[in-house]
Amino acid sequence: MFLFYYYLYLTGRSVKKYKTMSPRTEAQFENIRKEKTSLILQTALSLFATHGYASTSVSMIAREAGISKGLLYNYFEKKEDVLIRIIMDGLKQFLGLLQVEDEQNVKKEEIIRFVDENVVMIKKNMPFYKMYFALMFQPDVFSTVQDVALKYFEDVLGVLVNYYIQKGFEDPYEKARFLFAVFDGVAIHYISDPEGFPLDKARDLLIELL
Amino acid sequence: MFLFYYYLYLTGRSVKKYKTMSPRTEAQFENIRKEKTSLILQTALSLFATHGYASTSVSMIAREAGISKGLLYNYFEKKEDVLIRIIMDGLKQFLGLLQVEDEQNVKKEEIIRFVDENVVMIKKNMPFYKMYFALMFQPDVFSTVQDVALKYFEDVLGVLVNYYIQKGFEDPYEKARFLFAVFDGVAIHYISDPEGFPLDKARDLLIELL
Amino acid sequence: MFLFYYYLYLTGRSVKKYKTMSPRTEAQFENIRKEKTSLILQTALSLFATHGYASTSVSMIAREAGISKGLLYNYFEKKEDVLIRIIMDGLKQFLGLLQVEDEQNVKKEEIIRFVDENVVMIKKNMPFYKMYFALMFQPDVFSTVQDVALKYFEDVLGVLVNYYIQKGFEDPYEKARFLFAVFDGVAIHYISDPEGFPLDKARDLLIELL
Amino acid sequence: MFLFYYYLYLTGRSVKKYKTMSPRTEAQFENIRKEKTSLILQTALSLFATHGYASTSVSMIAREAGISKGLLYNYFEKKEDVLIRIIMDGLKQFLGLLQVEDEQNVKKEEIIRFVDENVVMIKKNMPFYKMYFALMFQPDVFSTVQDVALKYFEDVLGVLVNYYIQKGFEDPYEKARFLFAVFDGVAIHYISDPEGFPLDKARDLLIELL
DNA sequence: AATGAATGAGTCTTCATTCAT
DNA sequence: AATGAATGAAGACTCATTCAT
Repeated sequence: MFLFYYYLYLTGRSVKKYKTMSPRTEAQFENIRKEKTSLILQTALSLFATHGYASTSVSMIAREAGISKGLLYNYFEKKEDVLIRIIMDGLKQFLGLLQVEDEQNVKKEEIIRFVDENVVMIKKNMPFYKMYFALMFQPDVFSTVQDVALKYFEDVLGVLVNYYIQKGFEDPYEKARFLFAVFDGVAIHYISDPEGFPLDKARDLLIELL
Repeated sequence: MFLFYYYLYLTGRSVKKYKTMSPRTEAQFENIRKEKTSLILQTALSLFATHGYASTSVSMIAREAGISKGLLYNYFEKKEDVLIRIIMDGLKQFLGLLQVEDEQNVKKEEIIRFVDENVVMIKKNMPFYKMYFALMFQPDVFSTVQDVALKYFEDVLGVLVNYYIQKGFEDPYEKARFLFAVFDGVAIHYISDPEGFPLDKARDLLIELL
Repeated sequence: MFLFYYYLYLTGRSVKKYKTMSPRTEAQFENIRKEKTSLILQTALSLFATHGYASTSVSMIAREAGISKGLLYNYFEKKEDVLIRIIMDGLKQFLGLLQVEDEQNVKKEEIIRFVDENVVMIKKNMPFYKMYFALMFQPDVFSTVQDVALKYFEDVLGVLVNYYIQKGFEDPYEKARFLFAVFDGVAIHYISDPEGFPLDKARDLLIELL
Repeated sequence: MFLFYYYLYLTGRSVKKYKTMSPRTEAQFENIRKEKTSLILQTALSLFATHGYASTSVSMIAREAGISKGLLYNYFEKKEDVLIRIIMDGLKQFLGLLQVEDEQNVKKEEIIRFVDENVVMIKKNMPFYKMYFALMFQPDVFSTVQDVALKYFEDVLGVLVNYYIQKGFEDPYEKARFLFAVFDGVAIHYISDPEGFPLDKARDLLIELL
């Protein structure tokens, strides 16, 4: 008998005491769920970004994440939910960047800061941005999250319009929409060619438009 | 002749029109092929634009075009070929717009004309543009046509760089890339919201950047 | 060259003339569809009857019918539609049996004839009956066709009630419902044990109740 | 003791109630097992009855019973075992109803009492009856318990046959089988429409057949 | 005794593509 | 040139069962 325990000792195993084992605590479960959820979301985002949402299969996500297909469905009800979650989380991040002290008196520095923070964000979250734009052109898939996207859009636009109004520019709305377009244009070109596109110079030229 | 119809009657078949028509000439066949090809391409483009390439089935295209699936495969070897053909045709159109008299001396008016012609083109070909951008973010699908796309990109950029060089601007390359980005930004925002986006005003603001 | 045609002649093959081949006629297609539909329905019914609807997979049906899974979906949109179609068709047959000359004056002979025709029908359509009863106890699945089933039920009951009223019986409604129950009881016991259950004697005893 | 709680605090675990309770006695464990088993069986029965066996998932049972899936597998080896157990228990109850003093001399009152007790039982155990009948038409599932079912069937039939023999009826076996069929017919119709079916009147009419 | 994360085989369904006519 | 039946591989999703704690 001694030899048996010695063997266990050598192999690093312990005798399983099924009888006295207690279930994982609430916190432990919580932990597992958080980590797995995040793993799935990250994997999915990177795949959606490169192959597109429709062309990314659940199997691919599971394989890439090193889990079973079944487990993914333990965390998300449908494939679409993974997408929605990604977009929601992503947009929230961007919404967080937009902070002006006084809506009625938007300062140039605030806009510049917003632009700069966006630049940082884009650099950091390229896959998300990529996917986001790809989706913007497929109304079918996007309908579920359009509300959030629209809110983001309107918030940003509102600030820009206010800014131009206070500056006393004519056509403040049109200028604001143009600026927004420029902003996205820069983002898209940067994403399409991160090596070649002169993001910092483009940032300066964009600031000049203010 | 009577016997022939009687035979058809017995076998339950009906006389197909083309059987009774005099045999088509080579030119007529050619004509049919051209028309059908174009019909398929147009139908496919409009579907790809609204539902995305992956989410558009061959059946949908055939149904919408009013032809059989089999016939579609008579004209295109694979679904992907339809896409490639659409993109090729589309890019060629855009390439045609870029005509400068002297590459070494690009005139402002030429750029403006190019911009304006592009604006017209975008207004006319929204579905193509929509699809084109959606695809740009999915390297997978896009790889097949990347060469053509790259050529178009480089041609446009070349002209812009030349223009800025001749104008004596500093950082002509960076300015050119920025302008190109602005251009696409405007296009994208217009496509996303054709009713609300002030395209004409944006065109003016863009011209001001030259 | 001659040898080639000779070879074809020996093997019974003919030279395929793809160019001049015309598509199948409308009637031919119609025919194929009718036969395949019926094949699928029969196969499915027999499987549903023995394993139950939920436990019968589409793969099983396809395999048993000797067709591909895909083809089944060419004929029916969903698995459930196969079931619905079977039940609809089945109930219609039974509804057809119930023909009384004058609703206000139902004759005993008419009821007897109805019973007898039902007996014949049950003998012939055992699988359908089996499945029908199995389903009657699973409201979930059945909800879609409940309307038709209810109509059948009410029609039969109506005739029986009328019969007992004209006979001057007391409690005609209760007697009618009882008779209907007896009828189904007999059917069920026969189905459960076709060899052992004395259907003909049971039929006589049932008639005595009229 | 303090150290113990401190350890829990550090590891993020909470004190499970049963850990602080004095160890349960063997009898207490026994009790828990009995209660949980019964809870599972009742929950499962009600679900099987409404959705069918195949369409009821183990997760549903666990959720509805307020326990974990794992625990259910602590009590039953397989899903099928839950079903078997339910049917066995149910049939045993019915078997218990059939008590005749002298097999060779079955009295009418005994049959009537059996009928009445069955009526009470059906009213009380509708879900079981529902499921039982649904299953009767799916030999696949049922095969495991067919022996018990058959025994019940033969016992009841035996008594009825004996009764008719002693009464001196001709065709006692056929009459017995008919009566059994009537009995089930009434049960089924009552189950299908508990509100509308006149069970008590049907009982009277059934008794008249004796 | 109890939990719920994890698995994998299986389910229904879709769809690009081929085939016979 | 034209049809649509037929296929098979793949996709989204489910679920009985096992496992670690």
